[in-house]
Amino acid sequence: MKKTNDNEIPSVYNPQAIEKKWYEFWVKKDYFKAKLSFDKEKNYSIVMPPPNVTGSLHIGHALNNTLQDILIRWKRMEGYNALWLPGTDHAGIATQNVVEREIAKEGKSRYDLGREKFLERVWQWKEKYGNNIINQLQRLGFSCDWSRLRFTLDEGLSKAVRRVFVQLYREGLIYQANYVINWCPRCQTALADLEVDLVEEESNLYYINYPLKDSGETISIATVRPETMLGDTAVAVHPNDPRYKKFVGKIAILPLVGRELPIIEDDYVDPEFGTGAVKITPAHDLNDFELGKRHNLPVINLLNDDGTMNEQAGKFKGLSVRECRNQVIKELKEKGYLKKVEDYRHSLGHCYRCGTIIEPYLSKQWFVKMKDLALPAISAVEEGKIEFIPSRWEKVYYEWMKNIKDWCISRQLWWGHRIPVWYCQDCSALNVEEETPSSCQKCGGHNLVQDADVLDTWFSSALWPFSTLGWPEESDDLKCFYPTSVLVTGFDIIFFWVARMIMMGLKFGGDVPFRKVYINPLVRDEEGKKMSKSKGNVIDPLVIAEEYGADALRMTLASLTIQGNYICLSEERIKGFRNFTNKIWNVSRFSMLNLKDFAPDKIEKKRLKVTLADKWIISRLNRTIKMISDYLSEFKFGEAAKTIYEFSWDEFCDWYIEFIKFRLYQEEDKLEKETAQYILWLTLQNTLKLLHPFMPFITEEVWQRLPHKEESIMISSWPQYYEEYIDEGAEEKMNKIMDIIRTIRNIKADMNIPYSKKISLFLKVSHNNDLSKLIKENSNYIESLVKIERLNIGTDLEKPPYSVTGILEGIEIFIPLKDIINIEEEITRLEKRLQNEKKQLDLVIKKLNNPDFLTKAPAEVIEKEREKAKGLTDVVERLESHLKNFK
RNA sequence: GGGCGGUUAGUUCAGAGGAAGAAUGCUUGCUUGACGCGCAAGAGGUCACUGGUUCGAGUCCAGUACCGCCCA
Repeated sequence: MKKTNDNEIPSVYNPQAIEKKWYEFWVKKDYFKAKLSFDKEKNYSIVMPPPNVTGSLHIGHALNNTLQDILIRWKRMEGYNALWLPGTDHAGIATQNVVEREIAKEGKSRYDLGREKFLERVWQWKEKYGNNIINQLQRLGFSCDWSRLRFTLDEGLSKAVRRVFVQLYREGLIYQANYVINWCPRCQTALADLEVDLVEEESNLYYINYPLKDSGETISIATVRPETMLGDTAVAVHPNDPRYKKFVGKIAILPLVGRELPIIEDDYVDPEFGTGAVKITPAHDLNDFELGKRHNLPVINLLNDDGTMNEQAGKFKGLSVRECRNQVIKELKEKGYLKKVEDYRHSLGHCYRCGTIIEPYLSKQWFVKMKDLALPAISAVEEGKIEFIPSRWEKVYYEWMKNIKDWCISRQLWWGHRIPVWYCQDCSALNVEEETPSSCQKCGGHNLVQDADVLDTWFSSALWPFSTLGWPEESDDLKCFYPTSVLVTGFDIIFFWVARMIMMGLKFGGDVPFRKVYINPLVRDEEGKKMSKSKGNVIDPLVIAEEYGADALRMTLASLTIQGNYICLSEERIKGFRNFTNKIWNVSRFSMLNLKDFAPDKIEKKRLKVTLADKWIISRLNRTIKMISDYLSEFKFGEAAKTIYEFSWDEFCDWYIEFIKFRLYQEEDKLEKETAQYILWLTLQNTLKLLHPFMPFITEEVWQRLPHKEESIMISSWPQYYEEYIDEGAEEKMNKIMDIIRTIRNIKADMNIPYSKKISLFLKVSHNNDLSKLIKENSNYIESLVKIERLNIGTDLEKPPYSVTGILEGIEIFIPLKDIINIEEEITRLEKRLQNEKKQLDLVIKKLNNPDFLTKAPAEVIEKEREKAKGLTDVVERLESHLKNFK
């Protein structure tokens, strides 16, 4: 056993000096590395939600990973073989954007470089900057198994992607289709529905007259997108709309273009909207497209990939959509077709990566059929194979899963998993293969061209829990760690990621990907606003870690983690927890100074002189152990953090340390001192262990400076709860002593007596043997916490003249203050107290006089009320008698 | 339009049937043989509103108001 060896211990904790040192130590010792162990019951695994390679660590990552690290460190200390698998995501659009911006500075576009050269640049960029976020994670102390670091574009993971694609294709669950999808003209790619943010905007509703062929009549339509009229191929009305019965079957003439449009009827039309007649543009509206299919309407695509109008727009060719709209409106107005314009609010889709307005756009894309995949994923949650915490998120999950739509997975990007489909140029057959085919399966020709598109990044993310463990190989990691124990993530990606992992895990992993999903809150600023660079309210976790220490940041985040949707973070709050780390530092400093001559392995436990305060702190410690373990099992991080915070600060520092000082500072009774040292050491050591998952650095630093057995706190064992150490009697007795101390302090503060001013104290105890014995035996606690000149304890004490009185159940406290006491004020003080106690007593008596309460309430509740009444009556009577003596 | 949350101390939030809690801020006192990033004491509440269930309701139920989010 090592012995502490400290000379100069600074009184202010300096995290910068030690955090780096311990992280290197842990890594060097391979503590983070999970073993291969096939005893699955004792394995515990988490896969990290992979941050984007382009990303830099923000406060959301800090929170998400702090919570995972707390779980992992806790489970590891509990003796589990704990794996926390880290990794990064190639983030197709985001990363491609970053590198495109970089080459734009050189005046080039990706097309100038060509696909191959461009991808080389992205890989270079990834090699150079891709580890940034990993280093940043390390700065916060996260105990990931870095030997298993994965990247979504790794060889193995790419293999998994191809295997899944090919199998889904062969089962008919992946198909290619012409469909109206969400097109981002800036990113020049298709997006899934989820990747479009709808934003409500003030807009206009345009009413346009379409003249009927061979008739003086017109039919008015209403639209928010007048420019798309150039691609109209019909006008539709509701079949039951009497206003338009006479028009059905006739032909309308498209203004500005002259195209002949059939007037058709379809249930889809909402007679309440606009005029009840709508223009139909199959290429640029999903509903119009479906309607067009039902009526065999021609489809006219008006747009180029970059969002400009194409030759189908005639003279408007080359204009942007917005410019085209203005031109069309202008011309309609000039020619008298524009009937009216109304203000109108409607939702407009924006690209979730770049914010550009999304255009509905007809194109050929790849889709995943979701319904069949969703059904088992719904059942898995319904049957409890996966549990969401908090459970209300299950409703959100069901809601989406039960209305799921097919998923557009092809992206017109270069950075990502290339779609494993080859088109034969000779026979036009599709070859869908895991390995690049050398010849066409159908005609044997060698003229094969691979699909130019890549897959949605979320497609590979969906495989993350098993692809990272080695699937499709039957790897040992997969056998040991799949299904993973828990997924920790934010609610904003339940649909994007969680739901898809569940579907893919069940389909390909053979089981759910994780047993539990803990949804962590999202971090907001102190006013509850989203943090953003433009608002300037961003809290950078790395800056905070530098200034206050990673531990303070982690403890703050854990403490704020409640089961709500958001947590509000401010620097003030972090300072509060920085103070806490300093408190821990100082109680440790106190302990180091007082444990210099202490060797725990020389202690003979049987001989120790264990006191009431010792039993009390051990009992409290054991309750704390139980509570923290329970809270962590329930993912109640905030409660767990609060519990250890309160135990260590309030009970351990503020009371226990004060209780043992007089024993530590005396030399007459060696055994008494040794006992105090032993309980101090024991309590501190366990407190540090309980704190370790939250604050790994400071706990390691202190651990190493104190006598200790294991070579690191992070591989020491989690404190065990022993029910036999719960001592209700000791807690009750200690509470009594603490009540007396509080009452005396209270009086001194009320009377403006400085702390250091010594007082005489008279404790009159009622004729109760237990109580008077308790106080007599433990008077030194009172003496050491309040400065006392003379202490008198007795059952028949007279109240000294000019005394201030404090009343507790069974105890009267007198402090003679001849020069200070003001009789009037003393009477007021006691009367105020009396009123308070009486009010409470009245409530209790009222309850006890209620026959319904007595017959219907449980016996123990009634007993509690009776006890309460007894205590209050005692206090009230004493107060009354003292007040009488003044009059 | 459909769904899900929320409303408790100045502020941020716990508490989910048996005496209204914490942190922070505020006020007052204090160089206490670990800590002023500290110690001690104090002020601060119609638990949004209206009904209901119950011996007993921040806590359960119904409705109202306001705030937020998700989906269309």
